[in-house]
Amino acid sequence: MRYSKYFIPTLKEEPKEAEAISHNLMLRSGLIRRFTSGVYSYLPLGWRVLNKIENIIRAEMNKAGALEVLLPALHPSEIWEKSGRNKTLKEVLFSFKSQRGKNFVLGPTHEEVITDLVANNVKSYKQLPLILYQIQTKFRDEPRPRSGVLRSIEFIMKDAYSFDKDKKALEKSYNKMYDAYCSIFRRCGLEYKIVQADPGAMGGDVSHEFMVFSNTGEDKVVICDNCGYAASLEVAECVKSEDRKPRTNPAGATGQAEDPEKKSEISNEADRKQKDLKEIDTPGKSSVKEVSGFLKVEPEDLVKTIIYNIDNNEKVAVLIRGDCNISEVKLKKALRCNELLLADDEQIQKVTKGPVGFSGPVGLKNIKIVADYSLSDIKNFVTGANKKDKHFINVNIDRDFKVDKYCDIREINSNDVCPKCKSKIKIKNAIEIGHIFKLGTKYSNSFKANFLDKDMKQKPVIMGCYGIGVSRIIAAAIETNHDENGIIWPVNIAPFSVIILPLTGTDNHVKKVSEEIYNLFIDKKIEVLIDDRDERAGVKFNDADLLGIPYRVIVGEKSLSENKVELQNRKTKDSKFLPIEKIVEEVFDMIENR
RNA sequence: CGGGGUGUAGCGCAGCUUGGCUUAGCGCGCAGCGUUCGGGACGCUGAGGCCGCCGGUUCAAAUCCGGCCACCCCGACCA
Repeated sequence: MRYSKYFIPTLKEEPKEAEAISHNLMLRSGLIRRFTSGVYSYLPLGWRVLNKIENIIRAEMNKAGALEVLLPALHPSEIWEKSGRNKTLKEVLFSFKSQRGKNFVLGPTHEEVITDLVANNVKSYKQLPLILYQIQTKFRDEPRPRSGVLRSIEFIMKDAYSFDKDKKALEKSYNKMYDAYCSIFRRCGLEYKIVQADPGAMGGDVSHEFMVFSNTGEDKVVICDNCGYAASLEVAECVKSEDRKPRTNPAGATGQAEDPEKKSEISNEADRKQKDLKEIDTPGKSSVKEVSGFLKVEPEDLVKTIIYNIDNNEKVAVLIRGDCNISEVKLKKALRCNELLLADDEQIQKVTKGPVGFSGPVGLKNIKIVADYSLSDIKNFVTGANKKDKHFINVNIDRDFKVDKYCDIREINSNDVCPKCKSKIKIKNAIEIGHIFKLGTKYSNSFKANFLDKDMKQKPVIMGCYGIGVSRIIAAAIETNHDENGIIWPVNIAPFSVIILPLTGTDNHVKKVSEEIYNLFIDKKIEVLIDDRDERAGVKFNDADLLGIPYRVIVGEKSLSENKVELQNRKTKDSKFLPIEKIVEEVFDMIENR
């Protein structure tokens, strides 16, 4: 391809709309342009990268035995009502009424569509296993699109669905996809980590996320360098009270944890003494920060009481230490409920008979009280008194109120230890580039996707689903492969493998030789871009750095006088001077043997 | 949805406080001519603007007031 005939609108200056590095570089190197918030156009160069990635995905999917299809993006609302996800995904569903009054949604994912297809066309165990996939545009009305293509409301996704006759077979399909995903991301040149994850609204009970570490990533991942444990923040298990700083009593303790053994002795002793429950004034102080500041105690001396609304409008009071956060994912699992919503102000007042902001467990009636494990052994803590501007101090479980159930419901934090090996954990930001789920029968049940098994019995197909954010791979690749001058593409997903920079000036010979080399690359089927623009060397070098094409052939008068041209590696910046007739071969070898 | 910020040429910005010295400017980019040519050259000439939109105040609005819209960032949310 000739630069002069191509469309690569590079930007010299930083686009102010882009904060994230990948977003910035994608705009500057002319890969994408924003159309409206969360919606992007792919320009020729970006489109090439997208195609490279899609082809890798296709190759690996096909190799794993998956079959490519193309499903509609426009769905009648009924199928979403059928699965019930018109409710669970309400927030992100683009839904609208057509001119003729028919209700539609734009597909955010395709479990419904594919299950409907399979329900109508797969009737026998002989047709299983079956894995179908597509690469297609998805629409999700995200509350806040950000960071360019990392979170957009229209984006390209590869989604695959497996259908099996039983759990054992699902296991097989799942592993096939798991392995295919590993190959795909490896071939895309990404360093990824597989973590345990929450299936969320997708359903099912097992899921793994494929993550690429990057500060720009919106997801948090817990990792243990010692044993390799990795989980998304929201599902990571907490070790019972390992991290808790030993405390004496709420008032006055400033507890710097020095010697853990000594401390725990003190705390054990202190814990035996329960002080008298006392109601005190906390005028206008309701948040943990305000109350702990006012009473001069630490946040961990407080217990927050949070009222949730679960299935069938049942209310639950959830207790958590003041310095911790509830993981709603873990809570949902612990309560075994489908719906979990924070109670609104009115409901809180009804349940606690007190104002919002001063809720506490003492005196609560007709409500289940669930507490995090971290509360199982603390004494003399502070809670709301269910009265305006009042808190209790020296509250103690069993004496002052009863806990119906203890469970692990708090979000892990950086003071915690690894649930597997008890080493220090790390919490890192990451970009989710893939997510795979064992769905089970959630959708086959709603869509009656049954088959006749060998034993003459009708059975629901067992499903799995597997997603890759194709556009996200680009962003993740750039986030992890760039320098101050621009992108450094992994060879397999680079828009071109090699760029030729003829430093022409007035020299026609340079031009002629460059053209010869260009044609040699084309003959060898190596994707080549020649910068045939009438620009000075500096401009060409800088644009080449920005575009990040892995190999660069520089044709200049100086080296040409020795019958040589320069071959430079974008990543290592290593340069070597080679005879013209060797150059194509050399690049070919590097691409093939990388 | 809450908080913060921005909107002036393709991109980056100044001008706005104190309305008129602006025929709306600067840098980059873009077009033409000439010189230059291994890390973002230089000279000359030139094209390009509903100053986000609507309304108000005023003799006069990019500038003051009101409303709206769009975009970005933080939070909430998130498959």
